[in-house]
Amino acid sequence: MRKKLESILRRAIGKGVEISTPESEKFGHYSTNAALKLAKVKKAAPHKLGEPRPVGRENPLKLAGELVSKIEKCAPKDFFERIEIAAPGFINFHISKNVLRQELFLISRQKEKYGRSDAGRGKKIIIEYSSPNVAKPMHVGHLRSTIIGDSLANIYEFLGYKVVRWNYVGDWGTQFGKLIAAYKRWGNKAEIEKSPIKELLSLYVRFHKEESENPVFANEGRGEFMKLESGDAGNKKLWYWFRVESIKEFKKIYGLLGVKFDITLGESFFEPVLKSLIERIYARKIAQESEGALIIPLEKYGLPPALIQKSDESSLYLTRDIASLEYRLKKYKPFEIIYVVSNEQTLHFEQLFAAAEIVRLKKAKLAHVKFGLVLGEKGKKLSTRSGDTVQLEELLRKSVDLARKIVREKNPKLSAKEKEAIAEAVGIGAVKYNDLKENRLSDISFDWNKMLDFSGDSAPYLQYTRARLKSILRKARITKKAYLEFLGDDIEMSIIRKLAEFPEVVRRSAEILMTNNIAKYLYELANLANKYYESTPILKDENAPRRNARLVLIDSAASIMKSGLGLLGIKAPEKI
RNA sequence: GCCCUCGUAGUCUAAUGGAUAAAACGCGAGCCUUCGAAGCUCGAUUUGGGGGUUCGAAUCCCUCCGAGGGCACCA
Repeated sequence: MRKKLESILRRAIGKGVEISTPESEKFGHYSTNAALKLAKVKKAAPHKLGEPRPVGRENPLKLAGELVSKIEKCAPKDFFERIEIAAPGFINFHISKNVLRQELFLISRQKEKYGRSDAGRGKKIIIEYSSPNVAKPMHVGHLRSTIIGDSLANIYEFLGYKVVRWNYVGDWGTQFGKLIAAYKRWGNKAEIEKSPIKELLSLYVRFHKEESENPVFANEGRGEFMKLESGDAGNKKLWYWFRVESIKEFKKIYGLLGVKFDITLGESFFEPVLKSLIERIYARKIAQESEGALIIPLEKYGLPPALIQKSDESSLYLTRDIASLEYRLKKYKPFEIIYVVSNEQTLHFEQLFAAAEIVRLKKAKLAHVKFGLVLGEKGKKLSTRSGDTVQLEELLRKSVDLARKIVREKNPKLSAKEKEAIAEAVGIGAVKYNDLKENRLSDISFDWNKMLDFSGDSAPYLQYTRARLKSILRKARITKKAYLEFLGDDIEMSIIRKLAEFPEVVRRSAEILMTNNIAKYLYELANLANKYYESTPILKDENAPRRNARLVLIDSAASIMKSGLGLLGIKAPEKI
């Protein structure tokens, strides 16, 4: 429907006409500011020297009138119910009820396939997300990367791209030197086997505390990492053990979250090629020595130099990222690589992308999809080192527990198995939605009450709305002939318009690499659906064809809600 | 000191330069004898200060104030 409007406007006015969907339908189903924009262009039109400068600008209202008559000529009869012009020069389109009904018919046929496209056919995108660090518990910060990345991957797949979901585990670096040093000083094997991440974390936290008071520790940590990197068998064995135990625990959390990866490859995977990478870069005179270390100068990008080798000859995060980039380009030939990493690392990615250009590795579009921090209640950064983070496992458990309690209260007749599945879908969904509904760039403060609020603008609200629609649909049968001509109430037309916007919302979401517009869309759709539910009898509608048409409408709404929630990685149970 | 984000209602967040700045939580008043009250209806409370660009600014530019993050051997 929107596509149709786009093509009409293209024929009538030309390319690049902006179409918006006004908040209030008072301003039409669709609206354009083309007349305002064109009036401005005319004003700015060049004039010959010596001739008088054009006075004023084209009157936008007058121009809008001219555009409307052109548009009417290009549009099929009965496409528009009416076109209005509003000050200062907006053109507002009211689509005819029949066109809306036709769109609903299409949606009712396509169901969850509605909005899929092949826009990305033949294009491969690597999305790197989650990326937890070995020996550290996943906390609420990793949650953002994990679910934003997972959702973006879903969205790109929906649009026909081939997506490679990549978990780039932090399993190499100086921190492992510190951990090994700490283990050698105070470690206890049995304790670690009992609860690995908890023990490893407490070793790490203790080491950091001592290090801040005594510089001997820092050297010790660096020394152990150097040994690890040069292949010391004892250290390697410890490292491997820490890694295996950690990944086991991560998998538990991914299971809970319902998040999957195609590739789980950490930094350590690239360790064997680092030496030769550094030599190659050095030989090409791209890198230079500075204070005993090797750097790539980035002055022309206005950035501080990129350090690729420490003075003790061990490698760095950035070095491994360059190696990883080279590997990905060669092996996958992607169209784009998206790094879903918090905005603390903005400088790192600016350096990486600049270095990639210098090293001639910029053969794909590279994007850092950054997001704000999850701050503690006092608005301060949460730190693993000081041990004050909210751990992900705890958060998910609490949320599922609460959902379980509520479903037992509200729906005692369901089987134990059903209740458990619902508790998980609702509890996990609530946590995911809380992040995904927000603009990812904002810092958010962590708040238990907000996280565990299952009313209002929340996943449980959406799931509940759909479950109510489904419970009506379970009690009825939809006939083959739809009778959509019986739909005509304002709210019915509003719902259809909303449903018809879904493809555009998804397209836009991929374009801006954001998820909050999908969340907002689903909330608005659910809002309309609830109003409809409260105001309009469906099963009890005495007019049989109209009853059927209404069933088709809510069936379509339920499909789009499931589809949209799916893009956010949230389950939509039939009953909740 | 330099760089990057950001400042919207009591709280927490929305808003491709667009129309009356929008929700949620919390607060107040209603609605279960129409299909599930995790719901619906109604109400009060908002763009840090000052300039500028624009037909139009929360959004762009300048400046001041405030917050968070980053800045060579962490990741």
